[in-house]
Amino acid sequence: MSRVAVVTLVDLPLTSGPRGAACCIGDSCASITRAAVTEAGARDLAAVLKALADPVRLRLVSMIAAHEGGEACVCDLTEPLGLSQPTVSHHLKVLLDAGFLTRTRRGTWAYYALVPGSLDAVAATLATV
Amino acid sequence: MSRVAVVTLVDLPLTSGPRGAACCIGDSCASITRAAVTEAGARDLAAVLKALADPVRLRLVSMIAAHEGGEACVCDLTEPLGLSQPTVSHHLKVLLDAGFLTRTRRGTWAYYALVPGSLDAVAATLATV
DNA sequence: CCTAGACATCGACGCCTGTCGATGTCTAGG
DNA sequence: CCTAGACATCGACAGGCGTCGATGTCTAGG
Repeated sequence: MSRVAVVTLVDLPLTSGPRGAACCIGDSCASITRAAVTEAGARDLAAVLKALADPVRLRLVSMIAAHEGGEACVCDLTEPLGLSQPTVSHHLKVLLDAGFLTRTRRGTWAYYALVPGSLDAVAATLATV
Repeated sequence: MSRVAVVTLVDLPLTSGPRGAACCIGDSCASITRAAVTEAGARDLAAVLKALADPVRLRLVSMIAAHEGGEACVCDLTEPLGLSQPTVSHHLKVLLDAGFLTRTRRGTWAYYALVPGSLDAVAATLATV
């Protein structure tokens, strides 16, 4: 864990690893078209998508981006979601580790902000298969 | 269940429902920027993303799209993935119900093909928050 | 130093999900 | 009709995940 997906998120649209190494072991695939995604690439993209595949976390990203100044503290997010403070902190940590949010402590409060272009990077990667 | 997400998938990028109805119940939100995503919209998008947030299913989509003719049967996909036939059929059903694949029976075999533009629709919706 | 408040972490509970073997269903071919 | 094969479905199991209350940690202010 511990926020290793941030690098992965940046590397994803750049198509780092070699592709098409695990498909068509038999002789049925003529490989006329393009190659398939790598097993490791699929695992990394799935990990990033899994962080977003939750209604609460999608609303969190949206609410933070729509909030004043593009940032919000936990106390601003607990009441609209109708969830407890530990639950909101848990979801924020998942988004933080996935590289979608940043955390800034100012005084007693912790302000979360959306990483610019992180959603677009995932969307671009998703469109390439 | 039973493939209701197909309509949702098409409706998602069209921004059908009303937005910004559930955010900022208190008085802390000045609503200077745009409104947040709806609770129902987040639930639908999360359901579609959850179907993609799996390494095996991402590889399935990629392998089917890269296969000859843009379609593949179950027997072509079992061996490269190293999974049992029921498991592969299970993942294909998840992608089918989410609206990413179509199934066509020809003789004994069932051919799965990628729905054109389905991935791009999700990517476009994801980029809009 | 002590209190109050915001947030993170922990432990526990119930639910969902990925996986498999076993079995059912359907088609092609004798 | 009967067999063989491809695929779907079922039941069961282990592991992961979302949620909460309780507790720990840190900062601001007396």
